[in-house]
Amino acid sequence: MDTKTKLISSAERLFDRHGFTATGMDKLTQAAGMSSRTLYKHAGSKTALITDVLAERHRRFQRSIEVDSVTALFDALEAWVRVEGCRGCLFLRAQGETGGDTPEIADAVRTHKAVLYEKIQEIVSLEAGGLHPELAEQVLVLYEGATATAVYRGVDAIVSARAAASALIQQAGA
Amino acid sequence: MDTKTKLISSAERLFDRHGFTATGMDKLTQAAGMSSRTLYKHAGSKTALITDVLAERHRRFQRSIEVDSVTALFDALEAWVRVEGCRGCLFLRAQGETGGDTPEIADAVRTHKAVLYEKIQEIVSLEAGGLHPELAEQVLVLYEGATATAVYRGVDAIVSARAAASALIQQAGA
DNA sequence: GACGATGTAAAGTGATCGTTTTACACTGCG
DNA sequence: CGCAGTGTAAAACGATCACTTTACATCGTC
Repeated sequence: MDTKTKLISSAERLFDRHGFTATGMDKLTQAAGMSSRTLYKHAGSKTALITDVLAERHRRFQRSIEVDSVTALFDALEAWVRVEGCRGCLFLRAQGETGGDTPEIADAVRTHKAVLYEKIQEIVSLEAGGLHPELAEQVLVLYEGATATAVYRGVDAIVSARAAASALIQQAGA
Repeated sequence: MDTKTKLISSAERLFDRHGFTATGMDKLTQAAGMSSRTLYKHAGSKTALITDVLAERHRRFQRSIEVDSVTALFDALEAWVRVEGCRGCLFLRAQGETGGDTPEIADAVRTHKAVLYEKIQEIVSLEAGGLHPELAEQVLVLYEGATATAVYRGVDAIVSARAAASALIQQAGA
């Protein structure tokens, strides 16, 4: 694994487990197994490192939601949580920690959420036939809710969300 | 307004807008309009101040959800967001920033979420007649989802969540 | 065999962190 | 009058923050 990949993946782990602000550069260098000089050569700054981490996570997330049904969407979320754990949406957490004051981070969050919402719109229109703006937003809310609730209720929250989404889709189809 | 009340309410504002870790004691003393000595006499420590803020917020939240229908629950959320803004659940944000490593904070979050869940169970059993564990969890997920989604989609997310919750309740009743 | 690129270890930058301390002023009560 | 209680301003605490610098080792390549 090359230097930058190792840096980003170990940084993602630390940010996710302990928060962005609370994670210092010394912990990051130590976890990445490199000197701080090398870290700064690759990352530039802490903000840039956070941005890189979010961009990489977004790519991985986008790959994980390449599905074509609402049920599969929540299956994918369940699989994600089983592998990566559930500490809430890392993008919203980054937004919350910075208060939206860091433009690069705010942009990363905006992009990520836009992609998520468009994907859900696509799936919903596929399943319910045509555009259903309110139904799509309901599924989005269930998706965000499953992610948030799983923090303290575990995978059960995702199971409930999937059932609710299915029921709403079915109801709209009838 | 007495000293401690002013301290807690100004601290809540800063924590909510800029995050817990990113908000330093100097900003807190300045916002509270008091010396750091007075602040420490009343708060004890930053962690204790965070705990106090969460406890006070929980009391205010609990008062705001004294309702007896699912629709009214989401109406209350909408009213809350219109007054206080939508930057996500402050308890989950505190949990995320500390990684669950601060027991006092983790306890405050646990308590808050337990109260929320029990309230929803009570409302759902009132509306759907008897215990509906999965339906209650679905409403909880919609509630958390509305809170989270409102961060980037505003009040619309809450409107959608309320409609979805109503539909699920009605469907269960039939 | 010189060279640029890429890495290390470790000290040092000034700023800011949470917290404590020193020294002093005002107030209400016995 | 005296004194405890409550407040202020401001300096100082060591630790840690993000970040830079100095000095040196190890490469593959022309």
